[in-house]
Amino acid sequence: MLRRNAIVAAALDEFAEKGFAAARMEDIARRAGVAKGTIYLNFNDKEALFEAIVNQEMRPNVEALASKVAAGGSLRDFIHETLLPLVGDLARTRRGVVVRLLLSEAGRFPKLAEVYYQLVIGPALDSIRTLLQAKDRGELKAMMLLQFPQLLVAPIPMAVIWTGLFERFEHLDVERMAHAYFDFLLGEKPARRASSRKVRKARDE
Amino acid sequence: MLRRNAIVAAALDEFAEKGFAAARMEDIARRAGVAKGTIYLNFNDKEALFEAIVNQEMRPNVEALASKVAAGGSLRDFIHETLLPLVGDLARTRRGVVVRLLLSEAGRFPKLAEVYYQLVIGPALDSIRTLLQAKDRGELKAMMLLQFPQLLVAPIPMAVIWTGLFERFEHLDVERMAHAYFDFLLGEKPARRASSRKVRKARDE
Amino acid sequence: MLRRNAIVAAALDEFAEKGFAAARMEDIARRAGVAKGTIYLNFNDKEALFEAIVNQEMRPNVEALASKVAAGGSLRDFIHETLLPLVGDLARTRRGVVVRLLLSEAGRFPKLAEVYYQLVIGPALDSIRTLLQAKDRGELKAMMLLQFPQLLVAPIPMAVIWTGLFERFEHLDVERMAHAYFDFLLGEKPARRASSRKVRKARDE
Amino acid sequence: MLRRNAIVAAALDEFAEKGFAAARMEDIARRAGVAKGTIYLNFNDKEALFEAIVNQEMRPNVEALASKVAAGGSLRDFIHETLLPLVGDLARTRRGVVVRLLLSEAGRFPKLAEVYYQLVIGPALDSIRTLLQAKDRGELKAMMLLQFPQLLVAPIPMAVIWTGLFERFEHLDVERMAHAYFDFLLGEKPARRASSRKVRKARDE
DNA sequence: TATGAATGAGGATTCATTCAT
DNA sequence: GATGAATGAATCCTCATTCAT
Repeated sequence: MLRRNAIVAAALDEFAEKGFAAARMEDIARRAGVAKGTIYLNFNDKEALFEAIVNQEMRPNVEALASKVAAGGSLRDFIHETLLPLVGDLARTRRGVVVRLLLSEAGRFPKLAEVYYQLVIGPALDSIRTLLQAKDRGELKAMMLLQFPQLLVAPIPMAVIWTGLFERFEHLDVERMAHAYFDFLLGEKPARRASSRKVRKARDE
Repeated sequence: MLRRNAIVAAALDEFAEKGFAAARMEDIARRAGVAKGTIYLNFNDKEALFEAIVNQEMRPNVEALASKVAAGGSLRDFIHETLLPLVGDLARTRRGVVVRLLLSEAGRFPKLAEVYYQLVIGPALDSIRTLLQAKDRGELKAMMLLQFPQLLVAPIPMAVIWTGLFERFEHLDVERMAHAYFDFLLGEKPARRASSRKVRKARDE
Repeated sequence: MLRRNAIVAAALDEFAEKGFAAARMEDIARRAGVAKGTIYLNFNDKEALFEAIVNQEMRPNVEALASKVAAGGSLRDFIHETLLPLVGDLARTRRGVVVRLLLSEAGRFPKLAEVYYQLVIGPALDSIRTLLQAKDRGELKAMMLLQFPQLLVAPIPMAVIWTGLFERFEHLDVERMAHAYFDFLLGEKPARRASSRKVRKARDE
Repeated sequence: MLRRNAIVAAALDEFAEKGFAAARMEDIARRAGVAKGTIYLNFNDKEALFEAIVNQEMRPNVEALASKVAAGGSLRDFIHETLLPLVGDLARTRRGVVVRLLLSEAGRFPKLAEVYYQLVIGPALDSIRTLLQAKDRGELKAMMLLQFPQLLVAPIPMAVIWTGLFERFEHLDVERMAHAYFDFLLGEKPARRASSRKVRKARDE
């Protein structure tokens, strides 16, 4: 169903630029190269379009995460092979936009927050817990992460938010930030690099 | 000026519940106990109302933060006296709602993101950098935080997002989470406590 | 395009009855037999509707006037074949309403006055001057009209205004008035007729 | 009642600039140097303000006209002493604005047209008829004016309209135009003068 | 009397959704 | 299936009018 995918992609772009309420179905249709009515052949309403975006863009990531955990590696491997790529992915692709979009609109669409929790957050945290219980009992960082596995992924919301809102005022290399964070978590010494701080134009305006 | 504050408070409540676009001026007015037209005696339009919220709710916090840094204590004191209370505050008061609201709508109102950066984020990061440069050169965590001071406050967006979106599905004690995080950053041993994980109703529905 | 014409016609009726500002888009739509939104498929806003009226109702008349002059007849023929019918037309059709409407609203819509001048008034006066310069140099009336060609059409605003505002108080046969005026201009003796003065109801109320 | 007069004057200015519907009571108040509420101490509503303008600005003129006629002079004297000055007056003072305003809004306020007819138009035409019946029976122009006394004042609406709408596109010396017209009516030879036609900027834009 | 803050009816405009073609 | 003209509910904002001070 190429037609359907084109509509979802167009909707994501429009929602990302304007937000859910301010995005116009007509603009989505034009961007997808179809007529307004065609959208309604595939989706009941605007909200259904939103849910389709979440499903289409997030499900693959979560499934990848779950299978990585099921494959059973070390925490270190999990971080390097899964979490770090995920941060880069969110920073560079439209998936990051989906996350921000969700933050924006979840309040208005409670079902959406629930879907996201059931589909993404809950399983992801379960994966993390499983991993930690298997490997790292007793250490300080493991204790912290067992109680609050959310902390393992704390750089993710920070990265998504910074990229979306503040990047144009001050650059932040979110992948290196995540790298530094995970190195610290694992007690490893990071490679020396130049500071990532570069103040941008808007700051001086 | 009481009237004006009542309107801003009502607007915050409505925006928090419905989002910026979906909030109706009439509902804001009713909640504030005034007539529709009265809002327009105080604010040019809906957007001006939004800016007033950001200014009114965020400025005091930032100034407090800056003065704490200016007063010049240790990183540990700063964390305990400023950051930890801030997390609790954001979790329990409407200020957390303001932050989420801002995440939601900043994309649509670029000026708002800029105001927020100039007023809140930029100064806060500067404060953190100042603190770190004065005190903690050379240590691993300091190196990380000097390059990425955002990591010092990484629990904040996580806390705000969790409280706003997922708390009803799974409880997270964000203050204790922050405590655990800061203990780990400072290399201190946390007090033992029961797990904070309590699955809530929505999970079983 | 029928739809569009129906809207313009309905708008003219409503504007004529209520004036520009007081006419409601909803009433125009109802009168045109369409929904409110349909108007906006054809016209950007209320003002565009107004401009469409002027163009649609006035352009044909002006073009007829110009072609009459280009055809090149005598002043007498021009008066009898063009101006006299014009007066009757303005008195009896909606074109008169357009003129009054324009008088009403031109102050508020400077572009409208300009359009009307460029499209109607300027060309009409040019036509009159051309006619006079070709035919009637040297005579008293021609001297007057060459300097002030507006005087040739002085009965027109009078006719339009009377018909629109005072006809219900006192009848005025504007066509015969124009006839008498033009006869006088041309130095011809008018046919005797009964007085056109008939006091109407409102006078006695 | 200086206060009252200031309000009427301010209202005239605002109505003249914006039209009746678009003029804001607040602007009228500000221009008059009073508070909004003060207007309502003197006038029941916006419409009453309009009527006050007509009465205040037009009544003196009409009474002057009537008394001139009662004094009983010749048609020539009437023209020179009353009509010509009236044209100049309407062209240069706010009284011309009142006339245009009336043309604009009379359709919406039928009572206003009636008041104007009863107060101004009817008496003026009666005066003209009285004058003509006493003096000039039998001549061609008199026959025309007896049947259509409106023609005696035909330059007036033309002058008012031109001044208000088209003057900025093409200059017209309305007083000289009236002079030429009345000379022609009276069969007198006008003094030679330069053409009054001067095309203005807007024409070339 | 005079004020101007407050009111709320009113209306232009937008846009999700429908449906005849 | 696909279209896009048509619909009309929804909502922001204005401003004439009121009234407590």
